[in-house]
Amino acid sequence: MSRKPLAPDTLRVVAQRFKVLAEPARLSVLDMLRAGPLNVSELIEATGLNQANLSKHLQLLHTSGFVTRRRDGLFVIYALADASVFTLCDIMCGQLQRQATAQVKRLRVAR
Amino acid sequence: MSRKPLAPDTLRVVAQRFKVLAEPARLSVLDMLRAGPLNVSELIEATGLNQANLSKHLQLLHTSGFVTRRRDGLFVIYALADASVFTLCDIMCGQLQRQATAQVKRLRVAR
DNA sequence: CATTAATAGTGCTATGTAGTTATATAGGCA
DNA sequence: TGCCTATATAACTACATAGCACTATTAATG
Repeated sequence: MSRKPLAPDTLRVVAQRFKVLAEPARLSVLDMLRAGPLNVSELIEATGLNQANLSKHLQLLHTSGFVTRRRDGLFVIYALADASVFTLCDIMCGQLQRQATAQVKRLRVAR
Repeated sequence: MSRKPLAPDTLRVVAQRFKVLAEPARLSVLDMLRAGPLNVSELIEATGLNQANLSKHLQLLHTSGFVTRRRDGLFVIYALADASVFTLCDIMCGQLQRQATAQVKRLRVAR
């Protein structure tokens, strides 16, 4: 064991990917796509974001490889490229839960 | 299946946690702590960050629950609170790898 | 208590980016 | 062709925060 430190470049790339997910609006888009592919108009309605703003988030999600894009006539249909995003969220939520229960324990001990 | 959309509050909390990890400097700190607990002076040397800057990152990592802190005489010793951080990074790297190989395939098909 | 060392906090500047409005592009149809 | 709808892009404002220099705090030691 005792692996080498990660290279600065690696840190930057990984951090960049975390940053893409570090935005409620983008998480919301991914969450909506969980049920299946949607076009932009449907995503506007589902997320409540306005068109231009949503479009920018979609560009970023697409160039980062989190979603795929397919044109169908007038519409552009987006879909999840990688379901492992939700594994990430689940781990985050798991951490939160562990921290919460730990805090409850501490409070109990305190009195 | 077909779960309900995540609540806006949940999205915000999860996004906030991703944001903490969306910084090469903080990932570097966590990476260094992987081998074991370190005090601040050791972390300065290990990461190359200056003292004030590192201190701010440590505060954030601590209040977010990613690291624990313990005073030992003159020194303050930080340690990983939750090794699952690295599961997150591994998944991210896995995604990157899948995307890279997919791209290679596409290039092969193209010619 | 004074001094020194380790760490934390404060105030600042610079940079990045989310959201908005306005405009441009692209596909379908008369 | 010209018009309509869906989506993308550009230009802008507002805000968050990384990094830096400086000061403040806390703890050991003489």
